[in-house]
Amino acid sequence: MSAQKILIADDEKDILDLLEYNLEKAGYEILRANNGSEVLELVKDHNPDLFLLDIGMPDIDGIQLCYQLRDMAPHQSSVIAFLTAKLEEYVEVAAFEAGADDFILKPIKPRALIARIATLIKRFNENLPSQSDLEIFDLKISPDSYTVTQAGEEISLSKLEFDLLYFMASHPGKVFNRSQLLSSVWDNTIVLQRTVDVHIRKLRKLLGNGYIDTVKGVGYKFVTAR
Amino acid sequence: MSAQKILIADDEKDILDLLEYNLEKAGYEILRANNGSEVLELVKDHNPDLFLLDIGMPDIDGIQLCYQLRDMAPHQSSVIAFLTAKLEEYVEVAAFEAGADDFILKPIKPRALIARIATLIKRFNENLPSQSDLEIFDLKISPDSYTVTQAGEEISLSKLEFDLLYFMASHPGKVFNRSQLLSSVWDNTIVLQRTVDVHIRKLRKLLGNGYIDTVKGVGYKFVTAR
DNA sequence: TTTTAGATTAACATTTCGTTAAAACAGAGG
DNA sequence: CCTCTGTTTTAACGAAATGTTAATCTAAAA
Repeated sequence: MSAQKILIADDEKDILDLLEYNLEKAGYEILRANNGSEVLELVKDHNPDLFLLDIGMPDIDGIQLCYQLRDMAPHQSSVIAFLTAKLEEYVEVAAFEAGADDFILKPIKPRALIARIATLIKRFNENLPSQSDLEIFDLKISPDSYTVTQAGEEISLSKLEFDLLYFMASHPGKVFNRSQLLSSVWDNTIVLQRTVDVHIRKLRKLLGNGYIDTVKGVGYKFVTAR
Repeated sequence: MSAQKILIADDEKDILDLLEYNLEKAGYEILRANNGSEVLELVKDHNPDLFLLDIGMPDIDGIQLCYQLRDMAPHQSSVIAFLTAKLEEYVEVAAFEAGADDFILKPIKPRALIARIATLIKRFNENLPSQSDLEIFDLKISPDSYTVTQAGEEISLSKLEFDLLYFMASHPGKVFNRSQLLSSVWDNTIVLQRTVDVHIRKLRKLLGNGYIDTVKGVGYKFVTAR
């Protein structure tokens, strides 16, 4: 396994130098970008594990950039963290809404930064979502095209139904409680837990029984055999 | 199934009020603690999904508390975030080393806090540190899928039966009295101690004798040999 | 033998789930 | 801007599963 790649972007050379020096010392491979366009350039050829983005860059706004990065590989998640000097609430909220994973304040304190990055990357490594098709029993679940076929027949699912199915079928046998399903599949987590039931029922109605089991008092699981 | 539980701990009432008000509005269930000891008290009966801890509390130091929480088996998988007014680098590093997942600066900005908490919980759920299966004698106890197999044959247990078995089988040879079992396995501790007997009996009926021994006048234990 | 604690059973209470329908919401097209 | 359409969420209720209690029976210890 090669070193983790971190893409750092800032319009101030001093900051880039400081980051590069410290992160390289900590064993990471560094990609430097002086502005948003360079980030997009670099991303094409390299595949950074983590982005450290200044929020205010001359050409592309950091938040914008975050949206673009998130759009490039919708199912593939890398870690995006923002660096910012001025902590303004609306920026922080916007950053998280744009899909940021963390928000780090300047001035940069090397040791703290490295500790923080280590936990971020660790989490990222433990969580490698595959965007590949999923074939299980007679189902073929294709996240790219958002289609599901059952024994060759295409079934039409809504986005939510699809996401729920894909998530559960990605972990066959594993029981999820409703909270877990809500926070993993739903955008907005503050809906009634019973909502999950209804969508499970829809899936069962669409696919037929025998794919999703109820574990009473716990939650639901995708079966391991049928 | 209840909403996500967040345990908030701070020695300032104002902060607690602010947190509670905003987090409840966002759909979380809140547990309040005014100091470290109360945190440890609350943890016994409830199982918070996330901890928001003030780093400087009168009795137990936040970092210490974090270590203690990480040592408690059931909570090794919950999210721990610190709240702190003064950002001092050495504290931040220590916090991450103690197993913290995030480090949030006061003053608290409600919207930002909620966005941040949502991503933390989401990440936690996606990381799903799968609990390890327990293999003992001819039993295989799999908490992930809530299944038990005996010599390859799947046995179907209710949630409570499963939890009780898993708990006891995790500590073979250790005798538990009924109170201990109630507070470890049951959510709601206010049931008769005799209730335990009934469920022990159910387990014996399902698994056969020879797994759980009675220690008269004390309680029950999972055997070390059979 | 008496006493005490545990085992067993069945009735009862509670919790949880499935199902349905209606309300709320969001997006597309006019 | 409004209407139409499909989707998601809420709400209500019955059915089923599960947990608790309490009363009785059994076995072991004193």
